[in-house]
Amino acid sequence: MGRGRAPCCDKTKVKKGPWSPAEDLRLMSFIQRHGHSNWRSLPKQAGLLRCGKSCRLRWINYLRPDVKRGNFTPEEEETIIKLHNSFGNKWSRIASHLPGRTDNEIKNVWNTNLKKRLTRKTEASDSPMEYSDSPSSSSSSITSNEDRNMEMIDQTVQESGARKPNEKPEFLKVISRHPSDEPKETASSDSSTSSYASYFCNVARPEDIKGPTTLEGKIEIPFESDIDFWNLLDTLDPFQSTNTEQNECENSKAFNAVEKLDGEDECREWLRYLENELGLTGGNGSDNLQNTDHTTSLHQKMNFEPEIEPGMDYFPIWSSSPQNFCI
DNA sequence: AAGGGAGTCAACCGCGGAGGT
DNA sequence: GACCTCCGCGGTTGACTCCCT
Repeated sequence: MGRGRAPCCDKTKVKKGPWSPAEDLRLMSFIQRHGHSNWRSLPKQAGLLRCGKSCRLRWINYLRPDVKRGNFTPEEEETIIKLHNSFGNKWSRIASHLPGRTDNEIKNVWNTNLKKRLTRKTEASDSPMEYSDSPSSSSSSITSNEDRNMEMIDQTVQESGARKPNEKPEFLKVISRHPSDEPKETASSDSSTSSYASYFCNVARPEDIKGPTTLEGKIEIPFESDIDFWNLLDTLDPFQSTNTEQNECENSKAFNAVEKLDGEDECREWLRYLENELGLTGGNGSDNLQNTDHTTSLHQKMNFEPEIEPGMDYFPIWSSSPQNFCI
């Protein structure tokens, strides 16, 4: 392979950085309808100005329906410690033992939390553990490490109970949390997208919900509205398989033209709808938008100073009602 | 109130492996 | 076997928030 690696995509024509809500919706909608047999061609087919790898990453780490959000439980942390002791930095392998958890998430938890915790433990101990970052050389060492693992786990449980979680806006805690999870310890810088994405993927999807869902009794999300939303998504198919490149180009032009005219107002409408769906407004969205912490945070978290860059984002466009939703 | 350091995490980058031609 | 494409993985980065001074 002496020619060097060809770039996976034209770096000058793809958008980088955080995903916008519209991009997420577009990706979710496309994958729901067409699957993801070819990541490389997916962005083009879906009308996304993203690298295929970026789409894949976003899907796997965030948008996938079965991805589990929220704090790692002590049991999960225990598992990670054990598996890391066995496999080393084989995050995907570790992730395969933790349903719903992604390798990226596990890697982050390890690097930012567990690793330091174990280091502290090691330093504080009179008889330092022989723990190392490298994988054990034989399977027998897994067994021999069991006791030490359990010791670490005890420490882990104790510390996790003692830690005071950083407060996250209440609504973000609710909608970003898997129902069985503990509250998220910290708010992510990009938790805007994580929140609503999890809302769609973990809460709102009809196949995931057997009836009205109550999360800690705080928000009751009507099943029907979610079905409506997903049915609505189902009706959206601006990317028919017969689409030609030219058609896609025309679609993009049309989207851009519309969003230039209406981007900000329509974004507000869309956000209001989202908040109504989440039960965060009492019918008059605008009042609550300014008076509650969580909705203020929602605006902040969603980067709600719409930055409409020509040819970049395709914000969802609401007309007078959600039924006129289009991307 | 302002500033800086620490912590967190989503996203990017580059590499290697698998599979096809 | 050489070359190519695509996917997946692991390391790293950068943006953001929180907390302390």
